[in-house]
Amino acid sequence: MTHVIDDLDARGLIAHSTDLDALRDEMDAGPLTYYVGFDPTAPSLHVGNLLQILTARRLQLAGHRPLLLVGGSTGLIGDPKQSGERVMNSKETVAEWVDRIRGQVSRFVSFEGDNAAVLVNNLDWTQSLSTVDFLRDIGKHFPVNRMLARDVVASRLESGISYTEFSYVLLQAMDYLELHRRHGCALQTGGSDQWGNITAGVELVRRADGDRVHALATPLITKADGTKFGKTESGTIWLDPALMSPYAFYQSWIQAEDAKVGEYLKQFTFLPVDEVDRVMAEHAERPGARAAQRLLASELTTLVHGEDETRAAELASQALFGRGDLGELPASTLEAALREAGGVELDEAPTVVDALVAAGLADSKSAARRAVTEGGAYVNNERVEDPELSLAGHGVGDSGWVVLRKGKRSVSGVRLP
RNA sequence: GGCAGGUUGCCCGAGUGGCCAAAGGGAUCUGACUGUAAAUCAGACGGCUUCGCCUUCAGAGGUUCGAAUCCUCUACCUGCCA
Repeated sequence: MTHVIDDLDARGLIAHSTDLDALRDEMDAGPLTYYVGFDPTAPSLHVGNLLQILTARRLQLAGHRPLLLVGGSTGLIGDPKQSGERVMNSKETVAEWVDRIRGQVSRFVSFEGDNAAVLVNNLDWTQSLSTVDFLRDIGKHFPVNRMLARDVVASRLESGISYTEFSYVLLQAMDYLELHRRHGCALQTGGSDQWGNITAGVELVRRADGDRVHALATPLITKADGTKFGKTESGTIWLDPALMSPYAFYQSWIQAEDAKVGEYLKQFTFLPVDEVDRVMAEHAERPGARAAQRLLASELTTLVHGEDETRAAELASQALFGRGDLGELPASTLEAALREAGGVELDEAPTVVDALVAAGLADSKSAARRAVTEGGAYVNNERVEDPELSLAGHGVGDSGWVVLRKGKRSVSGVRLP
């Protein structure tokens, strides 16, 4: 049986760590309580957060006990980021997001057994905390000169940083101390962008209670060109189906780059590392088959949206990207596929340009017209030349649905009256 | 408080009265090649009732036949001096 630390390492999930041998010894001595936190900065978690949840799940599967923290108070303050001061959200909004995120996070860990997960909210120990106590008990352990030296803070000194954001690290460090005292928490995990906050917590626990606790950080997930994965121009890859359909979610994985698909399989799925290696060996033989991408998309969509949604997304993808004749698809399959892909019903037969806009494939009529002019617009897989062509009578079979495609991989549709 | 400079399209950044919807780069999109991959090459890249028209160069007002470019005020930012 592979040690969970070796497994994490083999998957490329350890970017930074405190003393790994000491951590290993503690893990071997018995179940370890650890925590990972999520700040409610949006109504849903995204793939970056997913990596953290999955890492937490791996540790739980190895017998350790997860504390999942939702930042009801830290979400009100805002972690300082390079680009500048965050917009502060209202307390009502943050409270609503806390609820939604709590629900999302809960689906990935087990609440059964000896090492059942526990949900915690840092609002519980901050809302009644007095300012004076906070400054005496927590603030005293934070030398400002060292806080100023932190990378994010240093980079913000020119552009400006509010006292609110400057103080963020104290709250997160205090979370670790509280969880250490309340639950015996001895490990915090998170993304590498959180490393500074995490180690601040480790240090606070040492200073305040004299205990040595641990930290692990996962690397930033990137695309082949080095930019951040999951935040494309077209938007963030969300976990909430209301923000990103399961079909779109599936598609964003199936488009993974060859150079990265192996890493993603190791980092985002529970497939054993040697099985991933085997799949990648096959993929190297026949990359055109895209077997690795299909596996990745299928595994992830199942994890996040379940088997039924995965099946629907797969069928839709096969129907819309298959080589076959659209007319040979059962009408129900075509309809389901186009609805999955974001197709819309219209009151009257539109022109190609209007249909592209209505189906969400173009931002404006100019953009739609441009797509046609550039030879990038297709109706039922046939390239169209005339932007003003009416789609009346172009429905596939008797379905009334017209398949629209822009470029290579953006497919949608409209249903004629 | 005084002096000087700055604010340009998604981002960076040219442009000091007409040739400016505005150079160049990045991002993005499309085509060719392919495999819903990458790289490469080419094109596009404010909007619309698209061979023309409309709205943009921090905001408001003004000069002029004509302004992103000149003047006035306002807001914000940056240096230098107090």
